Formats: sequence, C-alpha cells, structure tokens
Amino acid sequence: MRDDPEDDLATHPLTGRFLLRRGRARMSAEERRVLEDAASEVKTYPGRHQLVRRGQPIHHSMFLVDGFVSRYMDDREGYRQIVSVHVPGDFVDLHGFPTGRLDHDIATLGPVRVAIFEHDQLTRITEEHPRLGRFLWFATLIDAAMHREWIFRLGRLGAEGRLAHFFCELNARMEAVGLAHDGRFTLALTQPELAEACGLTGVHVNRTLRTLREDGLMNFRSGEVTILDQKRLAAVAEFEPDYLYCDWAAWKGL
Amino acid sequence: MRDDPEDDLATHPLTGRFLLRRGRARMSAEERRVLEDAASEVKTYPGRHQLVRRGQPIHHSMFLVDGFVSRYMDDREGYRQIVSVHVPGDFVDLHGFPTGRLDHDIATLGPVRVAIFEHDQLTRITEEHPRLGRFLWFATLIDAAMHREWIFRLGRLGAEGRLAHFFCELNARMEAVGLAHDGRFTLALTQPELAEACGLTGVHVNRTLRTLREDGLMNFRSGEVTILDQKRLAAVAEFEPDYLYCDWAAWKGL
DNA sequence: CGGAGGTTTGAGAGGCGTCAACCTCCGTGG
DNA sequence: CCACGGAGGTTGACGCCTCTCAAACCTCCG
Repeated sequence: MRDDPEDDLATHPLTGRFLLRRGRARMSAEERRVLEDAASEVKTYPGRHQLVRRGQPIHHSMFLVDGFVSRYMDDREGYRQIVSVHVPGDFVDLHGFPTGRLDHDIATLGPVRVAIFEHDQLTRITEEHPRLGRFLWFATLIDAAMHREWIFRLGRLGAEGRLAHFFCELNARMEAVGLAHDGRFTLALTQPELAEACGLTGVHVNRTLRTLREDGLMNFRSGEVTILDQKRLAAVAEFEPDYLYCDWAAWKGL
Repeated sequence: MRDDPEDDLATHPLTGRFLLRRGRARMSAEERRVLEDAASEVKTYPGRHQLVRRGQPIHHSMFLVDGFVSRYMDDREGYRQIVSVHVPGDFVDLHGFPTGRLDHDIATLGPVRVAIFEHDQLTRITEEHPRLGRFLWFATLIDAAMHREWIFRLGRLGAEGRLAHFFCELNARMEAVGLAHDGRFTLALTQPELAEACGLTGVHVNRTLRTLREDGLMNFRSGEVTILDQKRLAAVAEFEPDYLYCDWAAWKGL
C-alpha cells in the first residue's frame, strides 16, 4: 500500500517523488499523469547558482527533480538567513504561482535538475482538475508547516537543539522520498551554510557538531550525514515529525 | 481605486476585511458575495481561550472578524513559541482545509469574533469558483511569507531588531485593514507574550522596550502601540514590507 | 482588601559571537 | 612537479548579549 519510489520514478520520471509518502498514493492515476505532462521543460543548473531574485515577477514554477536548493534572505550587512532547504520531490517556488513574485532569493546548493511548470498550465489544472489543484495547495502548506517549525527551532532551542532539529527534519524528508536509509544520506551543505540555516555562526556550528559527534548522536562530514542515535537526537531536537504530514492515516482525501 | 474598509464592511459584515489592500479589489462582486455567503455561522470566544489543539482533525476553518488570535507551539519545558499573530481580516486556519489537521495550537488573545467556514463549502468554492479558490490559496501564502520573515527576524536580528520588526509588521497589517492610523493601534499583548513571539524572555523584552522608548522610536503601553519614528524603527528592524503583498501594482490577477 | 498577573529593575552567569591563527583539501597555473 | 591561492574546517582567547534568579511595585478585579 505504500508508495514505491522506484516504481513512481519509472512511470513519472519528473514528478515521481511529488508528495511521496505524504498523500501521493491518494492521487489518481489521471492526476499523476496530468501533473507529469504539465511540465514544459527540464533545466539543469550548476551549484551556487542564483535561480530567482527577491521581487522578481515569475511566470513559471520549478519542481526539483535532482539536487538541493535553498531559499534565503540577506540582511543589511550581507549576512544570510536560509529560510528553506529543498530536496528532490519538492516544488521549490510553487507559492509564486498565486503570488506572481517572490519575497526572497533562491539559489542552488549543488548542481540540480528542475522541471518547469508554466503558470498558465497550473491555472488550467486548478480549473479542470480542482482536486489536483488542492494537492498543489497542500504542497505549499507543508512548506508553511516547516517554516513554523523553523520559527520554533530558532526561537526556543539552543545551538545543539537547532542543529539536531535541522538534521532530524532533513533525514525524515529524505527518507520519505527514498534518498535516506538507516539515518544516512547526502546533504550538500557546508558548515557556514548550516550556520545560515540555524541562525548561528560558522565557528559555533563547528563546535556544536563536535559535541554532537562526541556524544555519539550524529556525524556530519563533507556533505555526508550519519545519524547514530536517532532517538536521542530527536530528544535533543524536541523533534516531532507530525508537521511533515508523512503517512498520515487520517488523511481526509482532499 | 483603493478599497474602503467602511464600504466593504457595510456590504460584507464578515469578510469585509479579507485581503483588504492585498488584492481584495480584484475580486469580483460575485466572488465577494460567494465568500461572504459561504460562512455557516459566527462564534464569539473570550480571551485566553484555546481554539484548536495540535493534531486535532478539523472540518471547518475560522475567519477572524474581530480581535486577536495567536498560533503557537510549546517546547518540552512548557515554554511557548508564538509562530503567528492574527488580526481582523485574517483566515486563522485556512491551511487546515487542505491538510485536515493542524500542527500547532491556536488560542485567542483577547475576546474574538470568528466566522466559521465548513470545509465542504470551501471544497465547493474550489470546484465552482476556481479563481476565488486561488485567492484563498493566496491568503495562505501570505501567512507563509510572514513565517519566512519571522525566521529571518529570529535568525539574524538582536532583541531590539526583533521587537522593532514585529511592531513594523503589525502596524503595516493593521493599517491595511483600516485599524491603524499614523502608527497608532491597539494590540492586546502582554510583554511575556511579546517575548514568546520574538524568542526572548519577558525580562529582556521589558528592557528592550525601554531602549526603544528612550531612543524615541516607539512606545508600547498596556496594549497601545505608538510608533514615533517609523523610518528609524524600520531601519532598526531591517523591515521591507514587500512580503506582505500590500497594494501590489504588478499583481497579475490570479 | 487581598491576590494574581504584569511591569520594572538589579546582580551574576553562561552561551554564543568575534577575532585570529593554522590546518587540510583541491583546482590552477607556472 | 611544485608553488600558489581560495574555500572550508578546527581550535583558542576574549567579550558581550541575553538568560536566570530575585525582589519590589503596580494595577486590576473579585
């Protein structure tokens, strides 16, 4: 009954990971097909490449097929706050469809592959396939739920908790789309970038990663994450994954 | 050409402030009517009253007609992080429509009046009035944009900047719905609650409010906000209001 | 009049930032 | 082949911002 990433990817090479383990199974075959066919093109970009600038009007949205993307905002002194990290299967800027522009910047982390969805096509989907439209809406709301959890992380947790929470979330999301196994996955982030996501400095991230390692909780080295003690790490993070809406039994079916 | 709060409220006593100054003018008369008529009932609640609990399945969403509402999450030691404050004209938990449950708690701040929208009715709107449905989607995305700005606030600003940013945002939002004039408005919050919103302690909020007052930037006393120097306050806050999508000229009309 | 909750101020502690040095790694070019 | 430079990782010393603990006061309301 669970979605199988391999199977979905074979039949839907672009959108095979869309909402995987998060209600994907409740989309009809036709809806899956309509979404897959709505992509107009596939683009590739190198790492550290800016995709969208704050304020820029946009007429298409990007679905992340492969790689990692970050959304961020710069402060006056040039310091950066990452507000979101995207993994394969995420719509990166679907929220730009109803809003028509973005209130933040978007850049790739490593090299990526994205599928382009023209907003005309998305409008057509909401008119001809309203249920699929509600799935798209739902996808943007998972983003909002993660935003809230990041607010909690920054407002109430110390450095150790913030990093632990960040890795717990990424592990759960990577696992949902079949890219993490047994607490191991690749995450193309540097320590300074981790700091930008967690409201810390690079130096302090380094120290805190060391204590997490010395406590036997997890390891992060050159983009490779290894969670050693998932239970204790989640305790440090005060991590409760319900906000990711994975495998929700009580789904009402939209 | 601008919306007039008084006029909208006369003809639409419940939803008169919905998306006011944020694209409301682009809704058709029929769409306004359909939305107003979709409310099933109006409820009143006292202050400090919990409206929804985390995880609870919901079958209706609440539109805030009068008063203030907060959304928050509790950590393990009982400390609280407020992730959102709502003012009249906001849908409080419209995101619970596509998701079917909430990942956080909701409570009133002062006494409130809310209009109830059954999810059946919202489903009908997305099917029969897809354009209105996209306006509803848009409303949830403004929430997400504010979440991102809160992440920035907590991750990159010190205590003074955080409070300044919070008040700048609330001032802009209250002004948009006609409830703030010349930087003056009512905000039924205590200092400990401000602390819960800004990731600080009540004690430190008190000290920081004093410096803001002594610097001639603003005043906050028993729920009354007076912004004395909007420009300098915005500078301290690094506040750029574009994320609120007020009066956006380039609106593409959904 | 008494109590609860909010506001205000003080003293001391600690977490995290800043600055600085040195390291490894890796791609580039002489 | 090796010198060089840049980006990231690591560690230490020091300082400040914010938290913690504590107490006094104030206001509202039962």
